[in-house]
Amino acid sequence: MQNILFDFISKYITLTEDEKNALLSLDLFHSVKKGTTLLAEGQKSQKSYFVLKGCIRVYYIIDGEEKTTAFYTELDALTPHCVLNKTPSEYFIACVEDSILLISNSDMEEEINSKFPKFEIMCRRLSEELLAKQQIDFDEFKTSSPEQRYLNMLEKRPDLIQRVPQHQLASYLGIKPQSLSRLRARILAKKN
Amino acid sequence: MQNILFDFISKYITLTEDEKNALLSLDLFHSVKKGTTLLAEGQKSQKSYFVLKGCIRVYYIIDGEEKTTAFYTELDALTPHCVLNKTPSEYFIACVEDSILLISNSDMEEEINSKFPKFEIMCRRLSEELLAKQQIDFDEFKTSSPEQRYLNMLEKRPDLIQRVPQHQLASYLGIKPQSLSRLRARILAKKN
DNA sequence: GGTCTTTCTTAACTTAAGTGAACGTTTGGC
DNA sequence: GCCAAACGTTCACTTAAGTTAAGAAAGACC
Repeated sequence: MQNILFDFISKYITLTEDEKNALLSLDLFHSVKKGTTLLAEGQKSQKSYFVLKGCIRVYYIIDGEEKTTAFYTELDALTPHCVLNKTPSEYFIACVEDSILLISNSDMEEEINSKFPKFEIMCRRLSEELLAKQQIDFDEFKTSSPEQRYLNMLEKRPDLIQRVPQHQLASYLGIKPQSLSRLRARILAKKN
Repeated sequence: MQNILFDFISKYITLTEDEKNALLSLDLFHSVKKGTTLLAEGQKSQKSYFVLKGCIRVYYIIDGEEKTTAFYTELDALTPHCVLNKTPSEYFIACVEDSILLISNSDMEEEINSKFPKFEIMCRRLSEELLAKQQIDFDEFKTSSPEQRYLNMLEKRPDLIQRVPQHQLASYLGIKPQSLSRLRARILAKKN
């Protein structure tokens, strides 16, 4: 599990043994059971998440309805909005599957960053990369129809369709569960 | 114009006079005429943009049609995807209005960042903030209808509706120009 | 100032998503 | 293994967006 982390980090910076040990001494690794709520609407939190194994999701409750807007799976990192602007959270974060997560809090990060300026560099590169990636995702979303989005997901994140309930996928695609059902039937009919 | 820049930076880090002068010596300020293409599809580029005054937009050409996905106005920063992953650009960037931009290239940034580690910190904070902000925007987009998105924009970026052509706004809202026209008529009818 | 082009609106028609409800299936808890 | 709840699919109906086309309005260029 630790190697997964270090392999990931090595894409951005090179760590010495000392630095690796400093990281490991922080007790970041956590097992979380499916269904666990990691963050609730209205809560304040300082915690950031990194998925080593499993899947977590972000969802809102709007007019009593759950709207899932994001899934984070292996090697995805998530710093909730509320951590950065220190306001109560507007959304929930929950575990979709039994997962192994790295959970850090901002104090920790400040400390590590000031001790090892290298981490600062990694964080910049990582968030720049994520920002750019998300921009592309957002662009694709804006420029395509629900059906295209679904087909696109089939190509790019086929695992999600297996591991996540349909009604959560639906709001992720910006539509209602019934529409996703119909859309899937439509695609099947076209194939034949 | 320079004060606008320094005021912006001061939200993230505190600069010494030396550092300010180092920045100014880089010749970052540029006037760009309306309609100018800053980046074209297929091009490779190292340039990042920061809008001091005016407006620039990102658009794709898909099946011969322009699809505008983002607008950047005063104090918005944009590092194109192609700069980060060193691939040819998938989109265009053009000037919507006569604008004053800061244009930097990645070499410059590397140099400044290594000379003044403070900048590294600013960049991290800035991109983390932008990432979080964009996540919220994306979430809002996914969880609302075109009509809600338009009303939302009326509240949060009313300036855009004035300064940007409707057909560009339409794709920004994820719909066709005709639908935007109709939707506006519908909203007007409801008011009375 | 007049012309050409781009942009915006309107309309009729098509297609797909939203809504409300019913029903069969799966899942989880006891 | 049984029951209740959650989930997925289907259907009929409503609403809104996509499409195609036409014409009015606004801007750009000479």
